[in-house]
Amino acid sequence: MIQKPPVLDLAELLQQPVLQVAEQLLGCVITSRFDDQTVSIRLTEVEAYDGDRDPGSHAYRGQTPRNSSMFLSGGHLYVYRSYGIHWCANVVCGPAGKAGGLLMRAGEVVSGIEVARKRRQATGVLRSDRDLARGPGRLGAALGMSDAVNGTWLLDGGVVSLHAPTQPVGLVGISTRTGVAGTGAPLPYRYYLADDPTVSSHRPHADASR
DNA sequence: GGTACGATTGTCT
DNA sequence: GACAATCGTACCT
Repeated sequence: MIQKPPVLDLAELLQQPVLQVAEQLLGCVITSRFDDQTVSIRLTEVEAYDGDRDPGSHAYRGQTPRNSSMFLSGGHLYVYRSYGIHWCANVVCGPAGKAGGLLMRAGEVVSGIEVARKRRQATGVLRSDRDLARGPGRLGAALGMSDAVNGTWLLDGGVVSLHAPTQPVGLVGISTRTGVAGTGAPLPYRYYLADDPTVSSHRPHADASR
């Protein structure tokens, strides 16, 4: 018998707070199309940044030119440059005016693998296909991300687009971050597909306890 | 105008 | 497992 994934209305889902969206973003496919070059990546690891309540978030101290697209409504793309070299991308969540985003930390390239290889080799070291999008900077490179697509709307099949899962996702792992001063208990910020080899093992945030 | 620092990656031990 | 590279952004004087 065939198990079908739940039908997801992304437009509606992405208006919810990040922590309610995070788990459901796993298995979603993000696609970029530049000059007829298409790359699709199935997300296997995401991390939540909860705007003004997360000290680790770029938006913790309010809106700046750099993080302004984080304040757009859910379903937009927030791209930023990390360490001067890497492009990392977030799926913005929540209503307009409230900053929230899910950092796409890792994924599996499901189409356009040749293009992805070329881009990764041009910007860094590629040891194996497993590493094509294992890590936020690498994922951004494979997709060809840059500030040119910062603020893009993801739900109308444009240059960068997001799609609901095409197959059921596996076991979902959740980890908390230490040092995040919430209202009390530590919050689950990082979500990943437990059985997937493309999940980044590097830099466990606080995790390791499972 | 100057400085400190990072939502990372790659290399070395 | 530990550390350096690298440069745009934010914040201070």
